[in-house]
Amino acid sequence: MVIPLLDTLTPAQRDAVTHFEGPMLILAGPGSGKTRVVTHRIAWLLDQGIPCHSIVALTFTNKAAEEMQARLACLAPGKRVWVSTFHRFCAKLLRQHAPLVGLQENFTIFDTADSAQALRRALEKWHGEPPRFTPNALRNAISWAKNHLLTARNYQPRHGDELDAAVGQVYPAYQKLLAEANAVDFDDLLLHVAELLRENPEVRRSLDERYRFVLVDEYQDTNLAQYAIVRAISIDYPNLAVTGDPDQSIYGWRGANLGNILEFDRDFPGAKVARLEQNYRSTQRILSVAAQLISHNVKRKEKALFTDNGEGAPVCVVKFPTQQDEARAIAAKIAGEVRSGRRRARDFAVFYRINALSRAFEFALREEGVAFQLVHGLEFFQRREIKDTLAYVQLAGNPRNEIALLRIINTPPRGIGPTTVRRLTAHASARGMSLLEAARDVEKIGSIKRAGAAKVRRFVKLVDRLAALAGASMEELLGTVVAESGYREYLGQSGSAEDEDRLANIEELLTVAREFDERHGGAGPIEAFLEETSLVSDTDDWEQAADRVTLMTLHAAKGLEFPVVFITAVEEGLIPHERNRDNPDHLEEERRLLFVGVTRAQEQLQLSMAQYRHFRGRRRMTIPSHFLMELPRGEIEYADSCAGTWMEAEPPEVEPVFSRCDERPPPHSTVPRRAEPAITTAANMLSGDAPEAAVSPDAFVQGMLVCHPARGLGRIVALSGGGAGRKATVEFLGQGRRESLLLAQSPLQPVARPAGNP
DNA sequence: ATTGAGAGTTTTTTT
DNA sequence: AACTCTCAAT
Repeated sequence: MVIPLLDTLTPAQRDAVTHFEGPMLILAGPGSGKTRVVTHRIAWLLDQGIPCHSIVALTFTNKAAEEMQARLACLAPGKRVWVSTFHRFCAKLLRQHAPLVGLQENFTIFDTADSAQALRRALEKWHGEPPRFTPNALRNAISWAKNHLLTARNYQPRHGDELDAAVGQVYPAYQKLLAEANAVDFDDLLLHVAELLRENPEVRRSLDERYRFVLVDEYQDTNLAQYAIVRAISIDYPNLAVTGDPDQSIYGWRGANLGNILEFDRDFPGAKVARLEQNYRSTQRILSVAAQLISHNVKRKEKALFTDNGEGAPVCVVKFPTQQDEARAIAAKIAGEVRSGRRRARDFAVFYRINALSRAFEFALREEGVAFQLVHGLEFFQRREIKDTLAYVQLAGNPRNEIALLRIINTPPRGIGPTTVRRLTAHASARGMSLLEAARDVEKIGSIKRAGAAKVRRFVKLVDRLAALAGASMEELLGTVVAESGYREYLGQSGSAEDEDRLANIEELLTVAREFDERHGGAGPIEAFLEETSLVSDTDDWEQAADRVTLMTLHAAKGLEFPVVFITAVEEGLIPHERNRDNPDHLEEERRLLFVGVTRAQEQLQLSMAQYRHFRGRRRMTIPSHFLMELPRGEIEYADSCAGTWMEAEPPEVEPVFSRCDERPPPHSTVPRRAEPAITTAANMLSGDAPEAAVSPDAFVQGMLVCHPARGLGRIVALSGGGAGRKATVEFLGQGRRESLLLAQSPLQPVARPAGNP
């Protein structure tokens, strides 16, 4: 079946798609069909007979990778090409070659919080005068170094720079701690791989050979480490195709090196350069606002953006008295459009510079009864109860992970306090053993008396029990963690709403584990599960299909598009952010950020600001962003709701938004949806009474009180498997005995949900 | 050892 | 404002 692969493409796109061998740079403006080109190119290469395993496509976010994968599934059904984020790609390579960089293959990936903890720990162990910088400053500096390919060994402090000098000391200590814990941080994933490729020519050669065709998305955001990696696997077979847009580079603060894209043709002589400048997304007015704005940047490559789309509605710039007014007006506008049937909730997006600004919009939309989805919030895997629970799994998978051990040795409280931990630490470092080994050795530590030693021993036994479950399903392992660590009782005892939420989150985690098990035919490796949970980002759970208003930061908005976009709080200090005002390069990045926001809009765009805003507890008068002055007046309609009297009782008849009529919708006609990142759902289903008749195996959850006609009351300790094969391990009360039951066939009945209401 | 109150700090953006 | 960390009281 020959899909007319190229028929739907413009000549410029086709040109890029059908470039065969040799390096290529695709300069793709916003809305120019970049993803289409990349996916079609892959499909085209497959058509040419290139085997799927010879192709790899690298992205920055899982979301982008998934989308590409999905589109590819349509273009080239049945072919699996590896589309992955840089970090996952590197994690996989590192697992295969761990010993070459001094790691064991079961190494742990530390997320930001873990690595902060690790750095603090390194400073605790510090001998001599501690550095006068905050752990955060040091960590950022180390991260910067890693992004620039500077290892602890070859880091050279600039002479006379105090921070550099401190980093010169702390960096090696931090790295040593990571090595001892058999762990890496996010930056290490890239740095280790870059090193691996540099120092092992045969590995490099085989990977170069294997990945004949390499594609990189968002190339403007690559840092030096990523550059080195991509470059290293494109030497013998320089079939590297990168796409990007220098005007959309917004990750300079994370080490992205704009030079990578600006100098691509110099790095890869003879590179083909393809330009995609026609925009298929936005109206002429929106595009012209974007073009005018970005033209104020000095460091850029001139680019002609154009579109065949219509002129469209004017872009609105609106000023509100306060942030509440801003939020209410936008929410009211959206609600009106949705209720009138003109638009659906999913057509709208609200962008802001910093997450802290989301509150007012959540509130206002909830009041209006408009469904929304908040990208980010408190990230699920960052929550305390989740990190605690996962730490047990981490430790079971990697006994040397002392950060995980320290996290849970007394969580929930089991009487092992700082003093005992200090003694364990001393013992461990005196004998060059890991903390867990020291804990095993607790009998030999004189300073820890009988009572303390017993508690430590019990903890070690717990860890051993968990480690013994390494081959079992993740759901069972996690379920056992929650049941046996005492965590469930720990959270259940207070019965507060907060604890209820935490329990619900843990149940959600068990669901994640179950899905993982299903994908891995019953049970997958612990590291794979932990990798999935640590390399997620907050934009990953954004659902394109959901009919809800999207709330997200400007950064998160990259790569997306919406019919109607609101960019909020366009004020000095926020856009541009105050920390970036003074440095010209940073200021240009802020402008690019706004450019990204503007170019997300397909049909309508409103930029807004509030005259007063409170932030960090202080109410302050604002100044309009000077970026607003850089927009073409002719394309814009201005409105100022601060002029004239404005009363609480009246709806903010700001002539807001798109100067259409603006009827106030009837109050509260729909029930507000919860905007929590879909985490509480699992628990909600359980609060109902248990059905009398046949119970679906899915109705059972970890920790649930159950009744067995013959054996009486019991509690579910762990669950595993799915569907008809779903099994529960039940501990029957008063018998101290456990039994594994096949749920579909057992007469087990739920009694009540865990803890909480009896 | 654990808990609670008070103090001090903040990432802006994220794999 | 909200979070974490420190220190004192229990």
